[in-house]
Amino acid sequence: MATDKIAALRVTALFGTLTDEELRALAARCMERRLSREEVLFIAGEEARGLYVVVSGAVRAFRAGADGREQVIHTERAGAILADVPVFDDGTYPATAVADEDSVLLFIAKGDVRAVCLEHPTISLAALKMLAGRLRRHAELVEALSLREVGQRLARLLLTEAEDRGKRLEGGITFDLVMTNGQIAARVGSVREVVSRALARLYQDGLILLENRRVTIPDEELLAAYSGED
Amino acid sequence: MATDKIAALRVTALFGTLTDEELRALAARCMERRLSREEVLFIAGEEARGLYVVVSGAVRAFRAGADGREQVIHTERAGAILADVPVFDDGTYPATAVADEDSVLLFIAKGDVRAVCLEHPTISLAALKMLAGRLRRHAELVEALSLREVGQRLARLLLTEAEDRGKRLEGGITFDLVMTNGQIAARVGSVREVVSRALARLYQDGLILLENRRVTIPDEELLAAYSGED
DNA sequence: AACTGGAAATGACTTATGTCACAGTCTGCG
DNA sequence: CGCAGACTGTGACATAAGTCATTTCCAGTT
Repeated sequence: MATDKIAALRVTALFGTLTDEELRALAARCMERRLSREEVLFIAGEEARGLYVVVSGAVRAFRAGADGREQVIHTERAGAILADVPVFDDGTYPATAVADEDSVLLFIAKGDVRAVCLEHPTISLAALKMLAGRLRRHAELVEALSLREVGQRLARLLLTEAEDRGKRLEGGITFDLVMTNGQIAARVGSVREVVSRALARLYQDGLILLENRRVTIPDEELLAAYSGED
Repeated sequence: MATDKIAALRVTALFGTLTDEELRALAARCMERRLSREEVLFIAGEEARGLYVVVSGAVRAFRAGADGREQVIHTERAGAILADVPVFDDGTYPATAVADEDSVLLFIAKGDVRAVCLEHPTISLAALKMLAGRLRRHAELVEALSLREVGQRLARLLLTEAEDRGKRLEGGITFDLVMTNGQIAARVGSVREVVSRALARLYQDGLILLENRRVTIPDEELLAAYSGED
Protein backbone atom coordinates (compact mmCIF):
# COMPACT_ATOMS: atom_id res chain seq x y z
CA MET A 1 0.00 0.00 0.00
CA ALA A 2 2.93 2.32 0.60
CA THR A 3 3.97 1.36 -2.89
CA ASP A 4 0.53 2.40 -4.07
CA LYS A 5 1.08 5.82 -2.64
CA ILE A 6 4.48 6.08 -4.25
CA ALA A 7 3.08 5.03 -7.60
CA ALA A 8 0.28 7.55 -7.27
CA LEU A 9 2.70 10.34 -6.53
CA ARG A 10 4.99 9.34 -9.36
CA VAL A 11 2.34 9.81 -12.05
CA THR A 12 1.73 13.32 -10.81
CA ALA A 13 3.03 16.21 -12.89
CA LEU A 14 3.92 17.90 -9.64
CA PHE A 15 6.00 15.23 -7.92
CA GLY A 16 6.87 13.08 -10.90
CA THR A 17 10.46 14.23 -11.02
CA LEU A 18 11.36 13.24 -7.47
CA THR A 19 13.74 10.34 -6.93
CA ASP A 20 12.48 7.09 -5.49
CA GLU A 21 13.84 7.87 -2.04
CA GLU A 22 12.21 11.24 -2.02
CA LEU A 23 8.94 9.80 -3.17
CA ARG A 24 9.11 7.24 -0.44
CA ALA A 25 9.71 9.92 2.15
CA LEU A 26 6.83 11.96 0.88
CA ALA A 27 4.54 8.95 0.61
CA ALA A 28 5.26 8.16 4.22
CA ARG A 29 3.80 11.50 5.17
CA CYS A 30 0.61 11.22 3.08
CA MET A 31 -2.76 10.20 4.36
CA GLU A 32 -5.14 8.28 2.20
CA ARG A 33 -8.71 9.46 1.90
CA ARG A 34 -11.51 7.58 0.19
CA LEU A 35 -14.65 9.27 -1.00
CA SER A 36 -17.84 7.85 -2.38
CA ARG A 37 -19.82 9.58 -5.08
CA GLU A 38 -21.18 12.94 -3.94
CA GLU A 39 -19.22 12.86 -0.71
CA VAL A 40 -17.86 16.24 0.35
CA LEU A 41 -14.09 16.62 0.66
CA PHE A 42 -14.01 20.21 1.87
CA ILE A 43 -16.12 23.32 1.78
CA ALA A 44 -15.24 26.75 0.47
CA GLY A 45 -14.12 28.98 3.30
CA GLU A 46 -12.82 26.24 5.56
CA GLU A 47 -9.30 26.51 6.88
CA ALA A 48 -6.98 24.46 4.67
CA ARG A 49 -4.24 22.30 6.13
CA GLY A 50 -2.89 20.78 2.95
CA LEU A 51 -3.60 19.64 -0.55
CA TYR A 52 -4.90 16.47 -2.15
CA VAL A 53 -3.55 14.31 -4.94
CA VAL A 54 -6.25 12.53 -6.91
CA VAL A 55 -5.26 8.88 -7.15
CA SER A 56 -8.38 7.65 -8.87
CA GLY A 57 -11.88 8.85 -9.53
CA ALA A 58 -12.83 12.46 -10.08
CA VAL A 59 -13.52 15.44 -7.87
CA ARG A 60 -15.22 18.67 -8.84
CA ALA A 61 -14.48 22.03 -7.28
CA PHE A 62 -17.34 24.48 -7.41
CA ARG A 63 -18.95 27.47 -5.83
CA ALA A 64 -22.57 27.52 -4.80
CA GLY A 65 -24.89 30.48 -5.06
CA ALA A 66 -27.66 31.56 -2.74
CA ASP A 67 -30.30 29.54 -4.59
CA GLY A 68 -28.13 26.46 -4.39
CA ARG A 69 -27.07 26.59 -7.99
CA GLU A 70 -23.52 25.36 -8.55
CA GLN A 71 -20.82 26.70 -10.81
CA VAL A 72 -18.09 24.17 -11.37
CA ILE A 73 -14.68 25.80 -11.51
CA HIS A 74 -12.60 22.77 -12.38
CA THR A 75 -12.69 19.02 -12.17
CA GLU A 76 -9.64 16.95 -11.36
CA ARG A 77 -8.98 13.30 -12.09
CA ALA A 78 -6.15 10.86 -11.50
CA GLY A 79 -2.74 12.49 -11.26
CA ALA A 80 -4.04 15.98 -10.63
CA ILE A 81 -3.86 18.19 -7.56
CA LEU A 82 -6.64 19.73 -5.56
CA ALA A 83 -6.48 22.65 -3.15
CA ASP A 84 -3.09 23.86 -4.22
CA VAL A 85 -4.16 27.47 -3.90
CA PRO A 86 -4.61 27.63 -0.13
CA VAL A 87 -1.36 25.76 0.36
CA PHE A 88 0.60 28.49 -1.35
CA ASP A 89 -1.28 31.56 -0.20
CA ASP A 90 -2.22 30.40 3.28
CA GLY A 91 -5.91 31.01 3.04
CA THR A 92 -9.09 29.02 3.17
CA TYR A 93 -10.32 26.69 0.46
CA PRO A 94 -11.49 28.83 -2.42
CA ALA A 95 -14.14 26.33 -3.51
CA THR A 96 -16.10 23.35 -2.32
CA ALA A 97 -14.87 19.94 -3.45
CA VAL A 98 -17.15 16.96 -3.96
CA ALA A 99 -16.48 13.55 -5.49
CA ASP A 100 -18.04 13.07 -8.90
CA GLU A 101 -17.31 9.34 -8.65
CA ASP A 102 -15.97 7.07 -5.95
CA SER A 103 -12.44 8.36 -5.52
CA VAL A 104 -9.18 7.84 -3.72
CA LEU A 105 -7.01 10.77 -2.71
CA LEU A 106 -3.81 11.43 -0.85
CA PHE A 107 -3.61 14.27 1.59
CA ILE A 108 -0.30 16.11 1.97
CA ALA A 109 0.15 18.70 4.68
CA LYS A 110 0.90 22.27 3.70
CA GLY A 111 4.25 22.23 5.44
CA ASP A 112 5.39 19.10 3.64
CA VAL A 113 4.50 20.57 0.27
CA ARG A 114 6.36 23.77 1.01
CA ALA A 115 9.38 21.86 2.23
CA VAL A 116 9.54 19.85 -0.95
CA CYS A 117 9.26 23.04 -2.99
CA LEU A 118 12.05 24.68 -1.10
CA GLU A 119 14.37 21.72 -1.52
CA HIS A 120 13.54 21.09 -5.15
CA PRO A 121 13.44 24.14 -7.36
CA THR A 122 12.26 21.88 -10.15
CA ILE A 123 9.16 21.01 -8.21
CA SER A 124 8.51 24.66 -7.65
CA LEU A 125 8.64 25.24 -11.35
CA ALA A 126 6.27 22.35 -11.91
CA ALA A 127 3.91 23.84 -9.35
CA LEU A 128 4.15 27.20 -11.06
CA LYS A 129 3.38 25.59 -14.35
CA MET A 130 0.39 23.85 -12.86
CA LEU A 131 -1.03 27.04 -11.37
CA ALA A 132 -0.32 28.98 -14.53
CA GLY A 133 -2.24 26.41 -16.53
CA ARG A 134 -5.18 26.60 -14.22
CA LEU A 135 -5.10 30.37 -14.39
CA ARG A 136 -5.20 30.15 -18.15
CA ARG A 137 -8.25 27.92 -18.06
CA HIS A 138 -9.92 30.24 -15.60
CA ALA A 139 -9.42 33.12 -17.97
CA GLU A 140 -11.19 31.12 -20.65
CA LEU A 141 -14.01 30.40 -18.27
CA VAL A 142 -14.38 34.03 -17.33
CA GLU A 143 -14.46 35.02 -20.96
CA ALA A 144 -17.03 32.37 -21.77
CA LEU A 145 -19.32 33.29 -18.90
CA SER A 146 -19.14 36.96 -19.65
CA LEU A 147 -18.98 37.13 -23.41
CA ARG A 148 -20.56 34.02 -24.85
CA GLU A 149 -24.04 32.64 -24.68
CA VAL A 150 -25.06 29.31 -23.28
CA GLY A 151 -25.26 27.61 -26.67
CA GLN A 152 -21.70 28.56 -27.44
CA ARG A 153 -20.42 27.47 -24.07
CA LEU A 154 -22.21 24.19 -24.51
CA ALA A 155 -20.68 23.75 -27.95
CA ARG A 156 -17.23 24.24 -26.51
CA LEU A 157 -17.93 21.72 -23.76
CA LEU A 158 -19.01 19.16 -26.33
CA LEU A 159 -15.83 19.78 -28.28
CA THR A 160 -13.63 19.18 -25.27
CA GLU A 161 -15.60 16.07 -24.38
CA ALA A 162 -15.05 14.86 -27.93
CA GLU A 163 -11.33 15.44 -27.43
CA ASP A 164 -10.94 13.07 -24.50
CA ARG A 165 -13.78 10.65 -24.79
CA GLY A 166 -14.57 10.77 -28.51
CA LYS A 167 -14.02 8.19 -31.21
CA ARG A 168 -13.37 9.29 -34.74
CA LEU A 169 -15.44 7.44 -37.36
CA GLU A 170 -16.63 8.16 -40.89
CA GLY A 171 -19.56 10.26 -39.75
CA GLY A 172 -17.52 12.46 -37.45
CA ILE A 173 -16.55 12.21 -33.79
CA THR A 174 -18.84 10.29 -31.48
CA PHE A 175 -19.06 9.93 -27.74
CA ASP A 176 -21.48 9.19 -24.96
CA LEU A 177 -22.66 12.11 -22.94
CA VAL A 178 -21.91 10.79 -19.48
CA MET A 179 -23.03 13.92 -17.67
CA THR A 180 -26.64 14.72 -16.94
CA ASN A 181 -28.01 17.99 -18.23
CA GLY A 182 -27.85 19.26 -14.68
CA GLN A 183 -24.14 18.52 -14.46
CA ILE A 184 -23.53 20.14 -17.80
CA ALA A 185 -25.43 23.18 -16.63
CA ALA A 186 -23.22 23.48 -13.55
CA ARG A 187 -20.13 23.60 -15.72
CA VAL A 188 -21.52 25.81 -18.40
CA GLY A 189 -23.07 28.25 -15.95
CA SER A 190 -26.74 27.70 -16.55
CA VAL A 191 -29.67 25.47 -15.58
CA ARG A 192 -30.92 22.07 -16.60
CA GLU A 193 -33.77 23.21 -18.85
CA VAL A 194 -31.73 25.71 -20.77
CA VAL A 195 -29.09 23.09 -21.47
CA SER A 196 -31.77 20.74 -22.67
CA ARG A 197 -33.00 23.35 -25.11
CA ALA A 198 -29.56 24.43 -26.23
CA LEU A 199 -28.74 20.82 -26.96
CA ALA A 200 -31.95 20.46 -28.96
CA ARG A 201 -31.07 23.63 -30.82
CA LEU A 202 -27.63 22.34 -31.80
CA TYR A 203 -29.33 19.22 -33.05
CA GLN A 204 -31.93 21.10 -35.08
CA ASP A 205 -29.25 23.28 -36.59
CA GLY A 206 -27.43 20.14 -37.67
CA LEU A 207 -24.34 20.95 -35.65
CA ILE A 208 -24.57 17.70 -33.74
CA LEU A 209 -26.34 14.38 -34.01
CA LEU A 210 -28.07 13.13 -30.93
CA GLU A 211 -29.66 9.80 -30.11
CA ASN A 212 -30.17 8.67 -26.58
CA ARG A 213 -27.21 10.25 -24.97
CA ARG A 214 -24.84 9.59 -27.81
CA VAL A 215 -23.49 12.69 -29.46
CA THR A 216 -21.91 12.82 -32.88
CA ILE A 217 -20.16 15.87 -34.22
CA PRO A 218 -20.26 15.64 -38.01
CA ASP A 219 -18.15 18.72 -38.58
CA GLU A 220 -15.82 19.76 -35.82
CA GLU A 221 -14.83 22.96 -37.60
CA LEU A 222 -18.42 24.04 -37.87
CA LEU A 223 -19.18 23.47 -34.22
CA ALA A 224 -15.99 25.25 -33.25
CA ALA A 225 -16.96 28.22 -35.40
CA TYR A 226 -20.34 28.29 -33.72
CA SER A 227 -18.76 28.18 -30.29
CA GLY A 228 -16.86 31.35 -31.09
CA GLU A 229 -13.63 29.54 -32.02
CA ASP A 230 -11.23 30.91 -29.49
CA MET B 1 18.10 55.10 -13.96
CA ALA B 2 19.59 51.72 -13.18
CA THR B 3 18.85 52.61 -9.59
CA ASP B 4 15.27 53.32 -10.60
CA LYS B 5 14.98 49.83 -11.94
CA ILE B 6 16.47 48.37 -8.81
CA ALA B 7 14.10 50.35 -6.64
CA ALA B 8 11.17 49.28 -8.78
CA LEU B 9 12.12 45.64 -8.45
CA ARG B 10 12.64 45.93 -4.74
CA VAL B 11 9.08 47.03 -4.00
CA THR B 12 7.79 43.98 -5.82
CA ALA B 13 6.35 41.11 -3.80
CA LEU B 14 8.04 38.79 -6.24
CA PHE B 15 11.62 40.04 -6.18
CA GLY B 16 11.55 42.00 -2.95
CA THR B 17 13.60 39.45 -1.06
CA LEU B 18 16.61 39.48 -3.37
CA THR B 19 19.86 40.98 -2.16
CA ASP B 20 21.12 44.23 -3.60
CA GLU B 21 23.64 42.47 -5.83
CA GLU B 22 21.02 40.15 -7.18
CA LEU B 23 18.67 43.01 -7.79
CA ARG B 24 21.38 44.86 -9.64
CA ALA B 25 22.08 41.85 -11.82
CA LEU B 26 18.41 41.42 -12.60
CA ALA B 27 17.90 45.13 -13.20
CA ALA B 28 20.71 45.04 -15.71
CA ARG B 29 18.75 42.55 -17.74
CA CYS B 30 15.44 44.43 -17.68
CA MET B 31 14.14 46.62 -20.45
CA GLU B 32 12.05 49.63 -19.65
CA ARG B 33 8.82 50.15 -21.51
CA ARG B 34 6.68 53.28 -21.36
CA LEU B 35 3.03 53.26 -22.30
CA SER B 36 0.59 56.08 -22.68
CA ARG B 37 -3.04 55.76 -21.76
CA GLU B 38 -4.85 53.18 -23.89
CA GLU B 39 -1.65 51.98 -25.51
CA VAL B 40 -1.54 48.23 -26.10
CA LEU B 41 1.18 46.25 -24.35
CA PHE B 42 0.36 42.84 -25.81
CA ILE B 43 -2.53 40.98 -27.30
CA ALA B 44 -4.09 37.69 -26.19
CA GLY B 45 -2.70 34.85 -28.24
CA GLU B 46 0.66 36.44 -29.03
CA GLU B 47 3.79 34.49 -28.26
CA ALA B 48 5.14 35.63 -24.90
CA ARG B 49 8.84 36.17 -24.32
CA GLY B 50 8.75 37.40 -20.77
CA LEU B 51 6.82 39.22 -18.09
CA TYR B 52 6.36 42.82 -17.03
CA VAL B 53 6.74 44.55 -13.70
CA VAL B 54 4.50 47.56 -13.28
CA VAL B 55 6.65 50.43 -12.05
CA SER B 56 3.98 53.09 -12.16
CA GLY B 57 0.57 53.61 -13.67
CA ALA B 58 -1.96 50.86 -14.22
CA VAL B 59 -2.53 48.20 -16.83
CA ARG B 60 -5.67 46.18 -17.39
CA ALA B 61 -5.73 42.63 -18.71
CA PHE B 62 -8.92 41.69 -20.50
CA ARG B 63 -10.50 39.49 -23.09
CA ALA B 64 -12.56 40.87 -25.92
CA GLY B 65 -15.65 39.25 -27.37
CA ALA B 66 -16.82 39.16 -30.96
CA ASP B 67 -18.86 42.34 -30.58
CA GLY B 68 -15.87 44.15 -29.12
CA ARG B 69 -17.14 44.05 -25.58
CA GLU B 70 -14.36 43.71 -23.02
CA GLN B 71 -14.23 41.64 -19.87
CA VAL B 72 -11.49 42.82 -17.57
CA ILE B 73 -9.80 39.94 -15.83
CA HIS B 74 -7.48 41.87 -13.58
CA THR B 75 -5.80 45.24 -13.29
CA GLU B 76 -2.29 45.67 -12.03
CA ARG B 77 -0.63 48.74 -10.55
CA ALA B 78 2.79 49.64 -9.19
CA GLY B 79 4.67 46.68 -7.78
CA ALA B 80 2.58 44.02 -9.47
CA ILE B 81 3.44 41.56 -12.21
CA LEU B 82 1.85 41.12 -15.59
CA ALA B 83 2.04 38.11 -17.89
CA ASP B 84 3.39 35.73 -15.33
CA VAL B 85 1.23 32.91 -16.65
CA PRO B 86 2.89 32.44 -20.04
CA VAL B 87 6.32 32.65 -18.43
CA PHE B 88 5.63 29.61 -16.34
CA ASP B 89 3.58 27.53 -18.71
CA ASP B 90 5.27 28.48 -21.95
CA GLY B 91 2.21 29.56 -23.84
CA THR B 92 0.85 32.69 -25.39
CA TYR B 93 -0.50 35.65 -23.50
CA PRO B 94 -3.84 34.63 -22.04
CA ALA B 95 -5.27 38.14 -22.24
CA THR B 96 -4.76 41.48 -23.89
CA ALA B 97 -3.03 44.16 -21.82
CA VAL B 98 -3.67 47.86 -22.25
CA ALA B 99 -2.57 50.82 -20.15
CA ASP B 100 -5.34 52.39 -18.09
CA GLU B 101 -3.08 55.36 -17.42
CA ASP B 102 0.34 56.46 -18.61
CA SER B 103 2.56 53.74 -17.22
CA VAL B 104 6.12 52.57 -16.88
CA LEU B 105 6.98 48.89 -16.94
CA LEU B 106 10.03 46.67 -16.84
CA PHE B 107 10.28 43.72 -19.15
CA ILE B 108 12.09 40.62 -17.91
CA ALA B 109 12.78 37.74 -20.26
CA LYS B 110 11.26 34.37 -19.52
CA GLY B 111 14.65 32.73 -19.14
CA ASP B 112 15.83 35.26 -16.60
CA VAL B 113 12.72 34.80 -14.50
CA ARG B 114 13.10 31.06 -14.53
CA ALA B 115 16.76 31.29 -13.65
CA VAL B 116 16.00 33.46 -10.64
CA CYS B 117 13.32 31.02 -9.53
CA LEU B 118 15.67 28.08 -9.79
CA GLU B 119 18.36 29.80 -7.79
CA HIS B 120 16.05 31.20 -5.14
CA PRO B 121 13.45 28.83 -3.78
CA THR B 122 12.07 31.74 -1.82
CA ILE B 123 11.27 33.58 -4.99
CA SER B 124 9.53 30.51 -6.31
CA LEU B 125 7.37 30.44 -3.25
CA ALA B 126 6.59 34.12 -3.68
CA ALA B 127 5.64 33.45 -7.28
CA LEU B 128 3.45 30.56 -6.19
CA LYS B 129 1.79 32.78 -3.66
CA MET B 130 1.18 35.41 -6.30
CA LEU B 131 -0.40 32.97 -8.72
CA ALA B 132 -2.44 31.37 -5.98
CA GLY B 133 -3.80 34.75 -5.01
CA ARG B 134 -4.76 35.52 -8.56
CA LEU B 135 -6.41 32.15 -8.86
CA ARG B 136 -8.44 32.89 -5.77
CA ARG B 137 -9.62 36.17 -7.20
CA HIS B 138 -10.50 34.48 -10.45
CA ALA B 139 -12.66 32.00 -8.62
CA GLU B 140 -14.54 34.92 -7.09
CA LEU B 141 -14.98 36.45 -10.50
CA VAL B 142 -16.29 33.24 -11.96
CA GLU B 143 -18.75 32.87 -9.15
CA ALA B 144 -19.90 36.45 -9.51
CA LEU B 145 -20.39 36.22 -13.25
CA SER B 146 -22.23 32.96 -13.03
CA LEU B 147 -24.28 33.24 -9.89
CA ARG B 148 -24.85 36.92 -9.12
CA GLU B 149 -26.66 39.60 -10.97
CA VAL B 150 -25.21 42.81 -12.20
CA GLY B 151 -26.49 44.89 -9.29
CA GLN B 152 -24.74 42.60 -6.84
CA ARG B 153 -21.51 42.58 -8.77
CA LEU B 154 -21.63 46.34 -8.92
CA ALA B 155 -22.25 46.54 -5.18
CA ARG B 156 -19.18 44.43 -4.55
CA LEU B 157 -17.11 46.60 -6.84
CA LEU B 158 -18.19 49.69 -4.96
CA LEU B 159 -17.25 48.03 -1.69
CA THR B 160 -13.76 47.22 -2.89
CA GLU B 161 -13.36 50.73 -4.28
CA ALA B 162 -14.39 52.04 -0.89
CA GLU B 163 -11.70 49.86 0.68
CA ASP B 164 -8.81 51.41 -1.20
CA ARG B 165 -9.97 54.83 -2.15
CA GLY B 166 -12.64 55.57 0.45
CA LYS B 167 -12.64 58.01 3.36
CA ARG B 168 -14.59 57.24 6.47
CA LEU B 169 -16.72 60.09 7.77
CA GLU B 170 -19.82 60.42 9.91
CA GLY B 171 -22.19 59.67 7.06
CA GLY B 172 -20.40 56.53 5.97
CA ILE B 173 -17.57 55.86 3.53
CA THR B 174 -17.12 58.23 0.63
CA PHE B 175 -15.05 58.14 -2.53
CA ASP B 176 -14.97 59.47 -6.04
CA LEU B 177 -15.93 57.08 -8.75
CA VAL B 178 -12.94 57.48 -11.01
CA MET B 179 -14.09 54.92 -13.55
CA THR B 180 -16.61 55.66 -16.24
CA ASN B 181 -19.71 53.49 -16.40
CA GLY B 182 -18.19 51.84 -19.42
CA GLN B 183 -15.09 50.85 -17.48
CA ILE B 184 -17.18 49.61 -14.61
CA ALA B 185 -19.22 47.55 -17.05
CA ALA B 186 -16.08 45.93 -18.44
CA ARG B 187 -15.10 44.78 -14.97
CA VAL B 188 -18.50 43.78 -13.82
CA GLY B 189 -19.32 41.94 -17.03
CA SER B 190 -22.05 44.07 -18.46
CA VAL B 191 -22.67 47.19 -20.54
CA ARG B 192 -22.69 50.91 -19.90
CA GLU B 193 -26.46 51.40 -19.77
CA VAL B 194 -27.10 48.54 -17.40
CA VAL B 195 -24.46 49.85 -15.01
CA SER B 196 -26.03 53.27 -15.18
CA ARG B 197 -29.36 51.79 -14.20
CA ALA B 198 -27.97 49.49 -11.55
CA LEU B 199 -26.25 52.47 -9.99
CA ALA B 200 -29.51 54.44 -10.05
CA ARG B 201 -31.23 51.48 -8.45
CA LEU B 202 -28.75 51.29 -5.60
CA TYR B 203 -29.34 54.98 -5.07
CA GLN B 204 -33.11 54.66 -5.08
CA ASP B 205 -32.95 51.79 -2.65
CA GLY B 206 -30.89 53.96 -0.35
CA LEU B 207 -27.92 51.63 -0.42
CA ILE B 208 -25.64 54.38 -1.68
CA LEU B 209 -25.64 58.15 -1.95
CA LEU B 210 -24.66 59.60 -5.26
CA GLU B 211 -23.93 63.14 -6.34
CA ASN B 212 -21.86 63.89 -9.38
CA ARG B 213 -19.54 61.00 -9.29
CA ARG B 214 -19.11 60.96 -5.57
CA VAL B 215 -20.36 57.82 -3.91
CA THR B 216 -21.18 57.48 -0.25
CA ILE B 217 -21.96 54.19 1.39
CA PRO B 218 -24.03 54.94 4.49
CA ASP B 219 -24.14 51.35 5.68
CA GLU B 220 -21.39 49.05 4.54
CA GLU B 221 -23.02 46.01 6.09
CA LEU B 222 -26.20 46.62 4.20
CA LEU B 223 -24.51 46.97 0.86
CA ALA B 224 -22.44 43.88 1.55
CA ALA B 225 -25.58 41.94 2.35
CA TYR B 226 -27.12 43.11 -0.88
CA SER B 227 -24.05 42.06 -2.83
CA GLY B 228 -24.48 38.52 -1.55
CA GLU B 229 -21.89 38.88 1.24
CA ASP B 230 -19.31 36.34 0.28
C1' DA C 1 -44.65 -7.14 -18.14
C1' DA C 2 -45.85 -3.73 -14.90
C1' DC C 3 -43.66 -0.39 -11.59
C1' DT C 4 -40.71 3.16 -10.07
C1' DG C 5 -37.31 6.81 -9.58
C1' DG C 6 -34.46 9.81 -11.98
C1' DA C 7 -33.80 12.28 -16.02
C1' DA C 8 -35.20 14.64 -20.17
C1' DA C 9 -38.40 17.34 -22.89
C1' DT C 10 -41.42 20.94 -23.40
C1' DG C 11 -45.00 24.62 -23.16
C1' DA C 12 -46.08 28.97 -20.85
C1' DC C 13 -44.41 32.76 -18.59
C1' DT C 14 -41.36 36.18 -16.00
C1' DT C 15 -37.38 38.71 -15.78
C1' DA C 16 -32.69 40.28 -16.26
C1' DT C 17 -29.88 41.90 -19.52
C1' DG C 18 -28.66 43.87 -23.69
C1' DT C 19 -29.60 47.12 -27.86
C1' DC C 20 -30.80 51.42 -30.02
C1' DA C 21 -31.69 56.06 -30.25
C1' DC C 22 -31.58 60.37 -28.44
C1' DA C 23 -31.41 64.04 -25.12
C1' DG C 24 -29.04 66.21 -21.22
C1' DT C 25 -24.55 67.37 -18.82
C1' DC C 26 -20.01 68.46 -17.91
C1' DT C 27 -15.31 70.02 -18.99
C1' DG C 28 -11.52 71.77 -21.24
C1' DC C 29 -9.97 74.56 -24.90
C1' DG C 30 -9.69 77.88 -28.57
C1' DC D 1 -18.15 82.41 -24.21
C1' DG D 2 -19.43 78.77 -26.60
C1' DC D 3 -18.37 74.66 -28.97
C1' DA D 4 -16.57 69.79 -29.33
C1' DG D 5 -16.12 65.50 -27.39
C1' DA D 6 -16.87 62.29 -23.99
C1' DC D 7 -20.10 60.80 -20.57
C1' DT D 8 -24.38 59.98 -18.33
C1' DG D 9 -29.36 59.15 -18.16
C1' DT D 10 -33.42 57.09 -20.10
C1' DG D 11 -37.34 55.45 -22.71
C1' DA D 12 -38.69 51.82 -25.85
C1' DC D 13 -37.90 47.53 -27.25
C1' DA D 14 -35.68 42.74 -28.36
C1' DT D 15 -34.23 38.55 -26.53
C1' DA D 16 -31.53 35.29 -23.89
C1' DA D 17 -32.02 33.08 -19.86
C1' DG D 18 -34.37 31.40 -15.82
C1' DT D 19 -38.74 29.47 -13.45
C1' DC D 20 -42.66 26.49 -13.00
C1' DA D 21 -45.50 22.79 -13.99
C1' DT D 22 -46.46 18.77 -16.54
C1' DT D 23 -45.57 15.07 -19.51
C1' DT D 24 -42.58 11.66 -21.53
C1' DC D 25 -38.81 8.62 -21.49
C1' DC D 26 -35.82 5.17 -19.92
C1' DA D 27 -33.13 1.92 -17.10
C1' DG D 28 -33.35 -1.16 -13.51
C1' DT D 29 -36.14 -4.03 -10.38
C1' DT D 30 -39.50 -6.91 -8.91
